[in-house]
Amino acid sequence: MEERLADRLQQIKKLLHAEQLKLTPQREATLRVLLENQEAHLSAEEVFMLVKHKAPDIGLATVYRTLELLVDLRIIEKLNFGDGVARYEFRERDQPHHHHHLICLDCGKVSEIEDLLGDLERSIETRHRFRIVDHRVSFLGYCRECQEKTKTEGTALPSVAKDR
Amino acid sequence: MEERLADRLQQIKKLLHAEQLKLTPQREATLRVLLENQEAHLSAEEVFMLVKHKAPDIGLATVYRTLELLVDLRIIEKLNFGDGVARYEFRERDQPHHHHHLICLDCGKVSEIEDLLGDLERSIETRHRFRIVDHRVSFLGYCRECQEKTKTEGTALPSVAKDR
DNA sequence: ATAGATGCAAAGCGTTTGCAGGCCT
DNA sequence: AGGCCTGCAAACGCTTTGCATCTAT
Repeated sequence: MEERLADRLQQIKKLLHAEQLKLTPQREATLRVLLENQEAHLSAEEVFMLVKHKAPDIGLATVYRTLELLVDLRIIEKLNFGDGVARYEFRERDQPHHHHHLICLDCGKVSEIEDLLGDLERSIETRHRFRIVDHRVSFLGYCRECQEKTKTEGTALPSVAKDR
Repeated sequence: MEERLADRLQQIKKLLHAEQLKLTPQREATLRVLLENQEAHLSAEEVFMLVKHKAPDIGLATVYRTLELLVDLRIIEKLNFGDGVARYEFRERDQPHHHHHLICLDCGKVSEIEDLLGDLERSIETRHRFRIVDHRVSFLGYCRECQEKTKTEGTALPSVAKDR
């Protein structure tokens, strides 16, 4: 896993250079944090705090600018789980469609499942003459652990989760 | 259509009264705007501007409070298209799952298609032991009109749309 | 010298909240 | 009186931007 990280950084360095952009220490630190927390769906603020450990002098604005840059370069993806903060994750290589998210309304955990919409998209494209280039899919519900927790607590039907 | 609107308002009045809440002129004006623009996916600011015509003295905070109230009562639904503003639309009666949205990356138009995820959800529920209570699905792409516009302009492949 | 990149602080934007009244039994 | 409701303005939280400075060609 160690060399894969270094490899990926080299690839990205080339991508940046192709656009006359630099892989500065701040950008590298930000990328390392993102690479080391692939499944974490970090917010900008969370990335910032983690990067501070590696590069204490970095500013929040730089993190925001770096994240925006990486989104534009399609290296990472900006996610929106409706909780008022943008979250970021690495894009799969050359994969236009990301996976789907299962969002637990109780504990807030977000897990991922593979993309299941291929056939559906094709039928939508023909029926609505709408050319689909991407989709955003989230399923809201209760994860296994929270279902069991609720059972043992003997609580009745879980109330509707608040928006924030 | 006229009487259906009045009917719906009476229903909602009862719902409010059941919670010791009142259907004030401001709330009624807000509801009328929402009822008269069912497919429009209005933002709070847009609702506010439309309500101002009917009730010029209303404050933005009241609109926000009314919208929040209606969301809590499950009369309307808060939508998030990732453009940085919350949008609102009426809930279908007793229908837990809303429809899906086709979002055009060129002109920004949002159209609706019926819910197509029933089977998919059941298979996810068993395979991941995740109890699904709702989902959010948006397809991003190019609508029929924008596809044709692009063709006649002779422009090459449309560039990736900016996030905002 | 030139162009990109940075940190800081200030501004921006949508949304929420505190508060002093207002309305309606 | 009491509760709900309102408008206004201020506050809020996340994000963006202006600017002077720095770095590496």
